[in-house]
Amino acid sequence: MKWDDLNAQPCSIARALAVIGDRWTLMILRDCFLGVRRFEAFQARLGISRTIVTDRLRLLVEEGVLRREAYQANPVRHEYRLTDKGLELHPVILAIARFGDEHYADEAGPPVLRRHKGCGCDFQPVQVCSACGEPVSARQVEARAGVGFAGV
Amino acid sequence: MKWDDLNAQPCSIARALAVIGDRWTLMILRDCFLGVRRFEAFQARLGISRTIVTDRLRLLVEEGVLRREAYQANPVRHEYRLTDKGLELHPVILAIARFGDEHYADEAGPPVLRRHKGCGCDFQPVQVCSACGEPVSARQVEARAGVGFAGV
DNA sequence: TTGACTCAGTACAGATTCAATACCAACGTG
DNA sequence: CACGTTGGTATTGAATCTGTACTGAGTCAA
Repeated sequence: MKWDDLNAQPCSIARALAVIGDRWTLMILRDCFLGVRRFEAFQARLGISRTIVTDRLRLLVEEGVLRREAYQANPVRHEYRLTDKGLELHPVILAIARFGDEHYADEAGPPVLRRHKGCGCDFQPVQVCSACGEPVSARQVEARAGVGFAGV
Repeated sequence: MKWDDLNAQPCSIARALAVIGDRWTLMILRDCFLGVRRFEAFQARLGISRTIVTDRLRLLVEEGVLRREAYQANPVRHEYRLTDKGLELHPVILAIARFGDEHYADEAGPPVLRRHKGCGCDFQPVQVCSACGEPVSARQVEARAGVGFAGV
């Protein structure tokens, strides 16, 4: 399979990864959630070539994850902001951050803390079942073909 | 920045992505959570070159996400199974699947359903705050430097 | 005991993608 | 009018990915 065929797979994970599964795309999204919006900022923070930044931002805009908006005229300059669709990627970023915190943090503790404004506490995300509200672990989940299934 | 420098970043997301951020690694992990264990099965399901399968499986074993175990002798054959560390990636896969379900599912519905054995219902994952138990949305989260912070 | 088959890889060459560097363009400032 | 800022393109050598073929150890069937 080529990378470009992923989005044709009858698998939500494959289709999502066709958009965000790229090496640098998730790093760019991480920065988006930290408030970074400008081309130069992405490029400087990640230290990657401008070509890649251009390309990934364009892809994310095409996919509706980011939107490109002018923030000044003369000369016209654009910034990249998360759309509502983009905001829905927050759980993905948070889940990755948690895994990283637990397995790759320095002894001193994780480098970034996240505070829940609702309760004012630093927190880690917990995944619960949408039906019963109980935390879900891998072994308690049984995957099976759904209506949209067509192979794989 | 080169890809190999990611794990030196003071960012849990960067470090986690150094392991799982690869194009195919997350697809392999998806299959692991669906019960796939053998080299040939990964290769056939993904349709990618054997070189890549070999390489990614080796990396995941090195990182302690999978373990390579003999399941028969004469000839000795190995299978790849998720370790406890690997199981902790389940929230990541689930979060990606949810995003895919919401934005890229066919009209008929998502291709894969997941049932929570605890309550017997098909579910979607919901992320809640570990402190207060309320659902967390992107806008309610404030990130700031923690103890392990050192730049970026 | 020969030949076909399975599983788990390696080897290698060609295609693709990435990265670094330089450059372009529009405008404001001094 | 030179220079700085922002947001890109163009180009080219390096790294990575892909497809194909091959190895090797063992089983099975005739």
